[in-house]
Order: sequence, then structure tokens, then C-alpha cells
Amino acid sequence: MKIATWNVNSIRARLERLLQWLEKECPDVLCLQELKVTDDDFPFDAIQKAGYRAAVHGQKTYNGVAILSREEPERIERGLMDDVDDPQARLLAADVGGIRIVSAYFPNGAEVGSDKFVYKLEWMERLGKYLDRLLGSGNSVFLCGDFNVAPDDKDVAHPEQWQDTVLCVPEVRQALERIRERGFEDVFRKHHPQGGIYSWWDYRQLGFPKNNGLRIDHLFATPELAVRCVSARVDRDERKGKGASDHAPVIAEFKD
DNA sequence: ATGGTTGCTTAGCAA
Repeated sequence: MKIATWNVNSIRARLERLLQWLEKECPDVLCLQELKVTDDDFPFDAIQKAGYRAAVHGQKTYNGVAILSREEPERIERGLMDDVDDPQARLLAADVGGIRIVSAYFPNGAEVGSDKFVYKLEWMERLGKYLDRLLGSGNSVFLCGDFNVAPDDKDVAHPEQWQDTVLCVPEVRQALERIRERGFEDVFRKHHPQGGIYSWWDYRQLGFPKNNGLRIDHLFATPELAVRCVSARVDRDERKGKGASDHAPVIAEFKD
């Protein structure tokens, strides 16, 4: 079983690349982030022709997440399901093959100390409570997506340049660690403990040509799932050329 | 250094 996550930065702008990638990579499940379309504008027909079903939690212009899968996704749930009135479409869960798949697009946070940064930290706290409910019912959970956090300096090409930013400050790293500690293993780290592999490169200032990257897209699995994970990798080639997303897909494979 | 690039929406925001 192959499960991947990819922040496509607009599914409209990335549709041709996405279809080609599905044909090349044939994942069983693909979690998408930053669709930037409403459910009505999601390209269901093209995705179905490619052999995939889609659960979608869309939003106009910003955010938007989806789960594509060969099998029909079941028990679809949108959002964090708490008492906060939050219009941002950043979380989607569905069952595929007996696994609770969660596609998450964590807030970026803009600048440390800004209102958006406060929202990021609060959103991560809310996600923690959401996961407590999920894990409490004994689910096998695969939480993946654009977490907008580089967990460690070894996940950053130039840590000194990023240490005080919203992707790296100790506050967000600690918040992510509190989520992981609820019962997940970072299955990419499991296979690449040395670091030095990245999933996002800024469009600006030649981020990709200079390999000024960060690993902010993650695959978190509960233990019984993590032991079955036999490989994990970043498809760096997908970041190349004109019309690439600023994120590359991250892929994990599981034995049966 | 408040830059640079991309996408959505149409000059300004978010990333």
C-alpha cells in the first residue's frame, strides 16, 4: 500500500501535473492540500477518469484539502469538529482500507507574534484534541499533510536563516512534538534519521536551484501502522521545471 | 534589507 501527501498550491493550476503524477506513481491514497477551489470547482471528472475517488473539503481562493483513493473513502469528516467557528478548510478525514486517513493543512502563521501565528498555535492545540478523540476510539491513524513546521534543524538546509521564522521557532516545534507524542511516529524520519531531505522550497530567491529547502510536509502513523512502513521518500523531480508546486510529494509504502 | 515568485483575483493578499 502506497500513501502520499502533496501540497499542490492550486489544483486548477496543477491539474495536468497531478494527473501525470498519478499515472507515474500510482499511489493507493493521495492527500492533497491547498486546493484553492470550492467543492463545486473540484475536478471530480478528471480524477475519476484517472481511476481515483475523491473526498473533498474545499474553499474558495485559500486552503482546501482532499483525499484521493483507489477505494471508496468512507466515514468522511470535514474540519476539526469542535465548538470553534472556523471557516478555513484545513482538515479532512476518511477511512481507506481500514486506516483513518487525515489530510491536514496546518496554518502557516505568517510572522512570529502575529494574529496568524496565534491562530497557528491554537489550531495545533485544537488538532491535538481532535486526535485524542480519534486515537481514543482505537483507530489506526495516518496523519499527513503540509504541517508548516520543520521538526529539527537537520530538516532545514540553512537553519540559521530560518530559526526565527514560523516554520522553525521552538514554540511551533514544541507544539508539533505535543501532537506527535499523542501516539505517532514520523515515518519519514524513521527511514532517513540523518536529515538533509526537504519537501518545500520557496519560489522566491531561487529556493529550489540553491536547494534552500525545508522538510515541512509529513507522514505521521500510529505504531501498528508505522512498523509496517517499509520506505519513505520525497519525489524531488516533481519540484523541477516550469509549473511546479513549491512543495514536492512525500510518499510512504507499507507492507500488508 | 520588508526584497523575491506564484496563484487567485483583478491591486492586494497569502504563502
